[in-house]
Amino acid sequence: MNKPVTIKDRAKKFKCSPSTVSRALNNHPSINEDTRRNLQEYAQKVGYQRNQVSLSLLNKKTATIGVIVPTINNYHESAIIEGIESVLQPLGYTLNICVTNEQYLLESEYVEKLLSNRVEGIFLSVSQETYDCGHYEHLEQIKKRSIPLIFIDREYEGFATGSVIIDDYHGAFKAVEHLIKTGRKRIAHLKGPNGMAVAEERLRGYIECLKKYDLPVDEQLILNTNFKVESAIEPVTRLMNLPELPDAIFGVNDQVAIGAMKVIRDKGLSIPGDIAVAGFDNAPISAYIHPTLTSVARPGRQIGIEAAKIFTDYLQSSDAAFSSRHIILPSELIVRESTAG
Amino acid sequence: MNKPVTIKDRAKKFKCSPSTVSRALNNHPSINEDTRRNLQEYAQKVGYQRNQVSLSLLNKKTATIGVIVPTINNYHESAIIEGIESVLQPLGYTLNICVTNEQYLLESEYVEKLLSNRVEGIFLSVSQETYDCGHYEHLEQIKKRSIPLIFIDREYEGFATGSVIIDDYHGAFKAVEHLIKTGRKRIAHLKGPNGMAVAEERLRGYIECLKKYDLPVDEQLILNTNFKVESAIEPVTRLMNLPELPDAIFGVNDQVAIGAMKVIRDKGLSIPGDIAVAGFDNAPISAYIHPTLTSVARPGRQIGIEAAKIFTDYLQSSDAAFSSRHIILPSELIVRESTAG
DNA sequence: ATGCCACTTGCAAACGTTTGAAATTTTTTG
DNA sequence: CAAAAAATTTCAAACGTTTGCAAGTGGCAT
Repeated sequence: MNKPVTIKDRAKKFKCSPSTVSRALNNHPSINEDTRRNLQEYAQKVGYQRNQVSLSLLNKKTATIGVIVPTINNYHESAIIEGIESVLQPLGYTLNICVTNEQYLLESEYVEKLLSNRVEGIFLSVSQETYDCGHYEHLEQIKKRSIPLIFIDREYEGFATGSVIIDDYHGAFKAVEHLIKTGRKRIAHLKGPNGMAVAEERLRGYIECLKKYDLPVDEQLILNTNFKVESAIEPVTRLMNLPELPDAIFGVNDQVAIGAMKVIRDKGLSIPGDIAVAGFDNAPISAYIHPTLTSVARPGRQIGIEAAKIFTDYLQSSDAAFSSRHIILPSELIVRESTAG
Repeated sequence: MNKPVTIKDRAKKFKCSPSTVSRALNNHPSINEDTRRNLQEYAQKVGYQRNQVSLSLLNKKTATIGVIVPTINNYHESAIIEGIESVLQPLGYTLNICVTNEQYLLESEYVEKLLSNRVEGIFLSVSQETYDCGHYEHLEQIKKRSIPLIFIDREYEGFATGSVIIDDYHGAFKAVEHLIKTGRKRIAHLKGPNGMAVAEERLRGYIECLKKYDLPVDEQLILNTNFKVESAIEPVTRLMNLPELPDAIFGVNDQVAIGAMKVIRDKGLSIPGDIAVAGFDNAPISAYIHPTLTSVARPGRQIGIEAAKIFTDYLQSSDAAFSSRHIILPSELIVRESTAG
């Protein structure tokens, strides 16, 4: 690796002090016009790049923020990241994206590493395993260091800090209500992993809605998935073998809803004729598959933007009250063919 | 922001020198057992985290590598990132992910910033605009500094450096050949943006395959898209209004293929009965939509892994010959319902 | 008591940059 | 020409950590 040009190298070369070089490059007013021009031209020529590492050390500012997410391979997560980036990139921040794969260990290692790297803020979407095992010491670390921590999408309720989530409960409620109002009476739910707030909230929306309309909550119709399309196949197949079929399926996201659609079709049943299907996320593809999929829209990009705003507001005001900024973005039901009356 | 505990703080508190503290924490053998235990316990208690920034400065090693990609919001890109991460994370590296949105300006700014941050390697998927405008000075900068640069997915041919791409040409060729062999004679192509290597290679595969089988290359049947599902709608609608319809459509990726399927269905035609459709990428969803989509599999995760390996090999051998490591991964045709004979 | 050794700790420099204050040079003024 | 003022440059410290070398302590054999 070529050693990069440093200020000292050039000081030696030009027989002047490092301070002069530094000031010349920063257009400090008390530097002779000629000196400045010479040094700047030379810097240009050798392709000098300020060493940010040393600057970070000196200023105790790294202009880096950490983003910890469980996955990035689906539309929603990447939309969030894009949203964050769209606000913070113009401000000169660099994003340090860490993917936990839903693992507690990785999550906690990443927190450690980010703190060690002195990031100026952390955006975190809590991993499933962390919910499961209930360890939050790594979050305490962040708090202890007073690094702004902002939950995105998935929060840990016992922790007072900024958060941006969407209204999963009402989103699910609206979807199920729509199914009921279009005449469905036996609605199954493909739920997400146990203990994960997002999944539990949607389940709650589903159950409460059934109750409101005096429909029975049948445990047989509530099945586990892990958000992935393939995880819907086995449970829905089981569903299709029940003596009494459901007349609608509400999936915890579009992926499992699409998986469900495949099983239903393979069984020779029609959508929405025999069984209506609704999903959650409103992934772009949902508007184009056949039949087009009814889904609850989740404004991923907006989540990222709001989260980033909480962060920038905090920077402005240094206001510790930021920890009470809990933004709940509304979710919107997009009705399409898969649930047509 | 709470100032983090430093070594000096503790040196003062324990009336000993920073060196002792440092050594105690690193389990240096020549440190008294009691001293070590005391200091370690205290470190634990106050939640000390080594300041990586200062260490980076001292060692001239940041354990950070930059990844510059045009987008992250689709399956393929995120699979690549996951692949890179899976190799480099266990080695202690942090990924600095930058999304250019296909913009030259952002790409070049990000390169600048990464170099300034003294990353130890850069993985780059060239943005479309960069191809268009043909400016590669930012890449020269990387070379000048001898930072290992590895092209992923999209390369700039005029630049001798490591690269991992897939065999787009043969992938497209195989897809079109499959269409021809199942009896299609009038095959349309939804191509990607002009000038982008990935898109051009697939187009070339399409054209060469037609020629090989003595089919005419009809300019009317070659239409532009930008990889996004919605960008297929207008061109395919146009296609559907031709006096003589195509009997197959080969999309530059699954997204546009899915868009095409929608238009075809809306027109009242059947897939594959009237028109066969094939895509590229083998996104997970392709196996679940209706009809399931024939597609050329692109091993995104593998690309990331191979690219990361080029990097680690380079570290081991410090071998400048790494710049001649051009890996071309094979692409595999996955035949599904959408092209059934 | 002296010298030797082992064990433990401290000193100082280094990484690259910025910045207030001090020092030097140049210019202006009386 | 000398003194004051202005312009330019240098010095030194700072950010947090590590590490080779020097220095200190105490024990033990001579």
